[in-house]
Amino acid sequence: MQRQQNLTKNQKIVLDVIEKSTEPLKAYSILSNVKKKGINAPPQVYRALDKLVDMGKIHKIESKNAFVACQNSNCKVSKAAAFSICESCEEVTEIDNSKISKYLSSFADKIGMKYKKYNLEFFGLCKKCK
Amino acid sequence: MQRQQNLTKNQKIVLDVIEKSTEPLKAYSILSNVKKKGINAPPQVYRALDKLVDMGKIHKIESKNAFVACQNSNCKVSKAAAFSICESCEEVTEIDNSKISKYLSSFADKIGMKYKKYNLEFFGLCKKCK
DNA sequence: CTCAACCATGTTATATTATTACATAACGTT
DNA sequence: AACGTTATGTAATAATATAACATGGTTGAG
Ligand SMILES: [Zn+2]
Ligand SMILES: [Zn+2]
Ligand SMILES: [Zn+2]
Ligand SMILES: [Zn+2]
Repeated sequence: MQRQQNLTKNQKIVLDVIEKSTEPLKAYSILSNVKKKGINAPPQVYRALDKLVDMGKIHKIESKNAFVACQNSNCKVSKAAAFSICESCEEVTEIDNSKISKYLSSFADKIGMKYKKYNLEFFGLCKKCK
Repeated sequence: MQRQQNLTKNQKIVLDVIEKSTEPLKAYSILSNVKKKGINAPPQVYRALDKLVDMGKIHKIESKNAFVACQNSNCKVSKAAAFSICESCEEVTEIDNSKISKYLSSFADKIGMKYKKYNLEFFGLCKKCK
């Protein structure tokens, strides 16, 4: 079990909240959102988040300590993700990473690293805000 | 003042500790390192860190909440940085980013973003560990 | 079946990271 | 000197994350 689907109860609850959100959610915000569903304490949330990240269902935006649902399907394989983050409206968008991923993995080869995954965060202004 | 060089006293102290370290330093570890120099409380450290990051003298490794001195000079201009992080020995190396930087900024253009900076973290095994 | 191993869950407490808020001092300009 | 601005000092607290331990369910070997 737990290799692909078959989420546990708490994982389902947490994933559901994240998927329904239009913005990255922080752990304690998730917690307060799921208190009514019987999740009472931080470890329950963090455990679910860890597993969901492992599975590639969600990503952590490191610069914000926040989590978003995966917006494409590549990540389930590559565990690598790229985001654009608008510094004005705070919008976070996952970049379809097939091209960038190829480039970056060849780059990793070049510098002699045995590459497993990467995290890329772009900051600037989105189409609307620029 | 404070546009390029001319660091303040606390900024100098903090930068010095970071430059002398062989590994990324966390804020509270910096704090305990500089207590003897008269820096007593978190805000003093965090304020210095913020400014040093702004100036491009140091970078924050977001996935570790830790700080390293800039290892190349491009960053003072571009405010963008890329790192390889070994998951075995924890070594963090700044990647000379001129090539990668060109590629990524053209990519940002393509997706319609007015790009200011980026943060890229590679995870895997370094030359020694692979 | 039964018990042992494993995994998910629940709960309390605590550790770690970061900021708010306010007070004081130093500095440059007029 | 009087003022605005920036740097500093300090105490308190907020926000993020983990440790440690207890309980409960499922499964599969014997
Ligand atoms: Zn994804
Ligand atoms: Zn925007
Ligand atoms: Zn740099
Ligand atoms: Zn290594």
